[in-house]
Amino acid sequence: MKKIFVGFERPLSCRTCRMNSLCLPLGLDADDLHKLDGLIERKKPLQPREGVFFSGAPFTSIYAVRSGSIKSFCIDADGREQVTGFYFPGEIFGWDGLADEQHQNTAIALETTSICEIPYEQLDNLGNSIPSVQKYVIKLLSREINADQRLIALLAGNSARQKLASLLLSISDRLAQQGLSSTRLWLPMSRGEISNYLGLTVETVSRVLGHFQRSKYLTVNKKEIEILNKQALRDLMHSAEEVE
Amino acid sequence: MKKIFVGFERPLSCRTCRMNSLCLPLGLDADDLHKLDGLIERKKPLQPREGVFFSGAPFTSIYAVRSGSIKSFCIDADGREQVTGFYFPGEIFGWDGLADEQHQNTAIALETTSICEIPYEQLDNLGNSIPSVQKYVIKLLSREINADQRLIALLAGNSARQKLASLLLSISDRLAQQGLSSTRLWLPMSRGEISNYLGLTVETVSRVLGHFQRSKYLTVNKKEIEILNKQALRDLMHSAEEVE
DNA sequence: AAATCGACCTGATGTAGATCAACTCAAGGT
DNA sequence: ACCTTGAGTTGATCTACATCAGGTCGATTT
Repeated sequence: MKKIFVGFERPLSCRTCRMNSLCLPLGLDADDLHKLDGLIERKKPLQPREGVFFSGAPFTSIYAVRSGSIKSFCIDADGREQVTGFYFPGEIFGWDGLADEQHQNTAIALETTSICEIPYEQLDNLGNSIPSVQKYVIKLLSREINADQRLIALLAGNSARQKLASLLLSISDRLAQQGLSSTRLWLPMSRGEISNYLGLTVETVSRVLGHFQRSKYLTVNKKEIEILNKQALRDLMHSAEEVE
Repeated sequence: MKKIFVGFERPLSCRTCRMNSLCLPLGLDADDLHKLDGLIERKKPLQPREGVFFSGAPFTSIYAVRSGSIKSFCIDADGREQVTGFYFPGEIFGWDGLADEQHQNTAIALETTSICEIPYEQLDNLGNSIPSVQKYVIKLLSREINADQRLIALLAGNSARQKLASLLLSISDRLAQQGLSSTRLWLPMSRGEISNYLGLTVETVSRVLGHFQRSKYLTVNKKEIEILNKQALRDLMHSAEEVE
């Protein structure tokens, strides 16, 4: 069981990180950027299923995905797991602990994943002297709100096909933002995790993927998806009726 | 069509506002509080269905409900309305415009409603000199995220009965925080707005309310609800099975 | 290579909630 | 007083998705 990430390129600073324009583009000058660098911990890669933080744990940091992927979930009153989000490279997670100073969700790696840890107290201190830091924190939070509200709209008013189409398009877009292929994608999460996230069952996810494949919208090979007809998936979102 | 709010008690400052402990409890000293007072506009009451802001409009302010209630909603790709939130006295809304500097949602009054408008640019300026202001903004945003994620969990994994029980309990709790009755409540929104919010139909909402009434959990009289057995509603959330 | 296991798929059947349709009731308008 | 309108309720029927029950396949263990 040897490490496979021997040749892994570890950015030494936010300045040279290839996702610096997405992660914390704070408009900082060289000096301030240096300070930011100083507080970010680049952790060693997480193993698949390894946890980042756990529900109930005190909130200390937020995290940026450098490579790999993360799922966050909570356990609701009746003990069932509810997936609340998937996070891909360039995305920031962990805000759920901020309001009450303890995490509501648990976050785990879906695959071998490397993340940057940003201790919140220090970020906050930095924000006291550099208002643009706090402004950017506020912007990130408001983006999370918009994303959550989009998900609420998706869950409340859409069919299984629309939900799945929407998720695939979302993942495609987010990978494209990282300069990765938007048509060939590898789903790091299981069918069970997808179905839970979308409020469906595994069987339904499986059948809908089968249907999409038969309709030539995409091809499915285990966790590999190739999108053949992105427009068809988009059209699915805009009209209740589908052309068979 | 004369004004019915002649005797309406209008707080002259945040200091004397009866919900100051909920609205913006920033831990400000008298001097700072005075500055905050200076930027808050106490608008004249909104008529029922009157809009506060509209989807696509530039983001300028956030708003606090002083009395009455607000619903916010967006129009998704296929033109359907999707309710994203209800807001009661002491609650703050309008964050949805912050990320992209324009509102995603439209917000309208559900009844005669008075609100405070807080121009965001000025709040932001205040935040530059008083870090605790920005910190409180951040706290409010993270609460909104937690609330949204709770709704996501509700929509993804629960039955019609659980959804409705959860909404009623939530409204009850929020009114109780304002010192109002937590058992006798008046729903300012229509059945259609409830059903849309919960991802159900009007008929289902009607039937579930009927069921709750027959089970002696509550009594329904149009928009008036009296909760008779709050524990039964809570139990509904924690177990899939229900005792008939 | 046989057995075990877990993720995924597929078919048959069941059901919660949607849809369709008819009705009641209260509020305005003329 | 009568008509209209819209919100709400209630019943009959339909259907998308859940549930249940076998399956396949590939990875891991023995």
